[in-house]
Amino acid sequence: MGKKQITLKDIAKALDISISTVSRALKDLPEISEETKIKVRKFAKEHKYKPNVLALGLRTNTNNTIGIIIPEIVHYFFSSVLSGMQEEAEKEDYNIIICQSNEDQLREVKATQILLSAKVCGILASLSKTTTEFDHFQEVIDNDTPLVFFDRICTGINTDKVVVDDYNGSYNATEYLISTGCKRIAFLGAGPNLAISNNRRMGYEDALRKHGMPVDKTIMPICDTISLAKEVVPELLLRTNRPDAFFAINDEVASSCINIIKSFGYHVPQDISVCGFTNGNIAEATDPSLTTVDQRGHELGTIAMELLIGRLKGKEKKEGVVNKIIRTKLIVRESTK
Amino acid sequence: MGKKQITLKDIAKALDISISTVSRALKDLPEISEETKIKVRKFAKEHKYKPNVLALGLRTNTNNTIGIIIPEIVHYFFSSVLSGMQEEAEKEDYNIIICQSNEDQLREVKATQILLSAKVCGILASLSKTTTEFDHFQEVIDNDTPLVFFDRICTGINTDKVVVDDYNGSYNATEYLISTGCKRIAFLGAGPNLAISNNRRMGYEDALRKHGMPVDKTIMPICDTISLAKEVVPELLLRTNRPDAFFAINDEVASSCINIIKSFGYHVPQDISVCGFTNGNIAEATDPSLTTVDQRGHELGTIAMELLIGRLKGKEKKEGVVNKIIRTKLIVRESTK
DNA sequence: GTGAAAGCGCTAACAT
DNA sequence: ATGTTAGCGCTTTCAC
Repeated sequence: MGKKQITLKDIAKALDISISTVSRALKDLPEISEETKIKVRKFAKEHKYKPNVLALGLRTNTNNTIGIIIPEIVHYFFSSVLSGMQEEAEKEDYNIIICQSNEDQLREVKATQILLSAKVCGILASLSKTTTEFDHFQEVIDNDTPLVFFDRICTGINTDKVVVDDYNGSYNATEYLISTGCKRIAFLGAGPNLAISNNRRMGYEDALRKHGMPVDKTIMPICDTISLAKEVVPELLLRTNRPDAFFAINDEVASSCINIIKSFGYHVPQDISVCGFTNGNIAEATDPSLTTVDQRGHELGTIAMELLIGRLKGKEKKEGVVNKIIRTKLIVRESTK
Repeated sequence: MGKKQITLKDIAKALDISISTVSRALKDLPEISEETKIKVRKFAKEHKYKPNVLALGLRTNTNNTIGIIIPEIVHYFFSSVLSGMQEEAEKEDYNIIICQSNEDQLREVKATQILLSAKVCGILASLSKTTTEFDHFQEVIDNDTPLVFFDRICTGINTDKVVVDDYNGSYNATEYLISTGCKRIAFLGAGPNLAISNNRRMGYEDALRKHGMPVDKTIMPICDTISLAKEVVPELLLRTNRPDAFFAINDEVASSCINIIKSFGYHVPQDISVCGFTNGNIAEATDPSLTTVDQRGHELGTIAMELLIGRLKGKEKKEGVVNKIIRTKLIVRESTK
């Protein structure tokens, strides 16, 4: 009860042998006699000896901990990513320590400082929406700490990246909408700050072009939150030339969109189709259920972690920067024709 | 570029003074001359000196890290809790390291081992659904590591706990349904393993009794997943004496419930009311939007973390075990009359 | 087969 | 005002 953790020294004293012998015995080194090993192991087990990771870390100047910088934990996509990372890290016997930027550049900067001084062996990061300056990440690199960006990457920094294939996800979804007969597809996107938003827009535009359809900027408003949807979608529906499909940048906006469309007396999908992006828990709750692009967050998390740990293990062989792309998958439900 | 982190020794050598002087200068101790302080600070800043937390930890035998054991990160409620914990920890300059039990007792046990050997200064834990044996938590206590249970607590272990007020949340919601004229309220609950499930059932039953309504076990099936809802709800709707309200143990089931009811041609809430539990992102996506009990996960996380950090700081004064209860809040939307 | 000693980076008690 | 030393727990080189 209430005992302090036992150390090698304690074991050595109790058994009247030297600390180094205890250390070696516990590591099962061949030079130690079986007899000694047995008595050391027995004592250690009985007293629940646990190596002090702080001391170990001090010697090797590293702990087996990986830092994660994530914009917002409470987000289906990001929590899936986190979950994937956690599982993979655990499998490889790494711990994770998590910092949340809350979409704020200042907190993101602080997070890199925290992780660096926590001497993590590597960092996984996804940019906050407000980040426009990247010195803090360059500092991570300069500090010899391996860095992998995931999802919201920073192209200016020369390091590994894992992203969702937003372009193709968006392209395929748009093409699917076209194939079901939609002629005028609105794109509810996000601001130009994040690359993912632009990639999705480009996928959408290219799909339209490929099928000889006009790209009409007037039906491509910035609309990435439910409250924006409540302003923007009604306005679009009231136009004489209203859209016959909405492709939304996330499931929340898509679900809001469905409800607004219905409140105008239109039917989904007969009159107007709706497609989302994420495939979160919302997608099955809407009525009709939501056709959406699965972002595969869990897999992205796993792969980003794998990549980082790979770097840590084969630290010497410095192959060039790796860019991984996670294929998305269109999940067709009932909100599209 | 690629420089190893600089240490006190390096600074001392460069400035030709002793390590301890450097240490003291950086801590702004009064005994050091202003001149020395200035040159030390300048050098430290230029070379981005960061104290080595491993070394600090080794001396004090603690790092400022708190361990969290959580059943599943990808869960609106738990990710809210996590988010609250993270924020509070950051505010108090603690790091968090997270382990996921994935509802598996073995991984939960492993998590306690990991956290203990990581020498965390305290642990926040929520039980996995399958946990039936609690020695690993007793070991945490015996190890002198402060432990706070949150949400899914373990009554057998004598330590602090923070829970959601499931009983009253459920009682109030039921009473609200009654007040709107519902006469026959079905309760879609979970199995008896977790205390939270029983508390909610009791709140429901007591509200019925208080208002002189019968407690009918035939309309209280176990139904805590969408797939169960798809079996159970239709069956209830086909009875001659069908319920005129459903109170579901989580928002997912409630949303599924709404959709099934509508598919039977009934109107929500005119014919049948539906109430959920959580107030997650789903609640605004359903049509009609969902009346539900807000579990206040973020606040629960904040408070649990506060409690733990309080213990860490005032480590000496051993007041008795603290039990905190987070008040829930009924969020009335459109799925109830 | 085992022990002694140095050192990882830092702090604090004890010099001077 | 500054330096020296010991020690946190562990590994590892060097001795015996």
